[in-house]
Amino acid sequence: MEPKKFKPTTQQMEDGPERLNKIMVELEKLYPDAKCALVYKNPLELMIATILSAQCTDVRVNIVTKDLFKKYHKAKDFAEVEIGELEEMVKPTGFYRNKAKNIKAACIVIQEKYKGKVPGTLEELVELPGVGRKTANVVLGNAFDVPGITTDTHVIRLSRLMGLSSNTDPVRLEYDLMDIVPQKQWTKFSHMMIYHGRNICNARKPDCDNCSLRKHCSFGLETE
DNA sequence: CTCCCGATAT
DNA sequence: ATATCAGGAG
Repeated sequence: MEPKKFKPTTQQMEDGPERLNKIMVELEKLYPDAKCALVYKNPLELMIATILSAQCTDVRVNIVTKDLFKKYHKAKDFAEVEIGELEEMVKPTGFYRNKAKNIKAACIVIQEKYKGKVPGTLEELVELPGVGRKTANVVLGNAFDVPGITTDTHVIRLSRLMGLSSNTDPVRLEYDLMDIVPQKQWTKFSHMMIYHGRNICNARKPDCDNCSLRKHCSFGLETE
């Protein structure tokens, strides 16, 4: 029988809060100024930018919204927009028919039900067309200072690689992370994970050799 | 589960 | 050519 090669597992590392704490310390060192990368001036612009960010880089969203927010300002403007015109403007972000339709529909609701102001609770936000839990948490965390963990593609991927949770379902993962991350850090944690997911631990080729989280990461240890 | 979908890196 | 990008709805 072949001697088993040593492969560290999540159980063999520091587990639970202790390991997460070390990851948080490293993340804080790497990204002390981590914040929302989307450019916006108010909750409405952030909501729209976040809807546009689905399956699209924030860099491209910011290019599109630069012109978009120059042309339209209030919820009323988007509620009354010519849909074809909006489609053309958001086309580079992909899914442009859905996104244009959702932005217009959401702004109609905001205009009629909320007097033009974006609502500030999770329950109200997720009722808006095109606004799911992730988008709602981005708006709450950055425009309303309500702590929230955004389980986007980066947070899901890194959480799995780091062994922070076995759940890949966004909602279950969100609750798992809320259990182990201090509530005051929820929004910042999301931003730091996203920065790291872009800079080092990207999906195509995670750069473990240059990752200072490697010794606290189940994937990093297993691929040493 | 599938569909929506353009732009870029590999 | 294929995978991926701050997802959401049916």
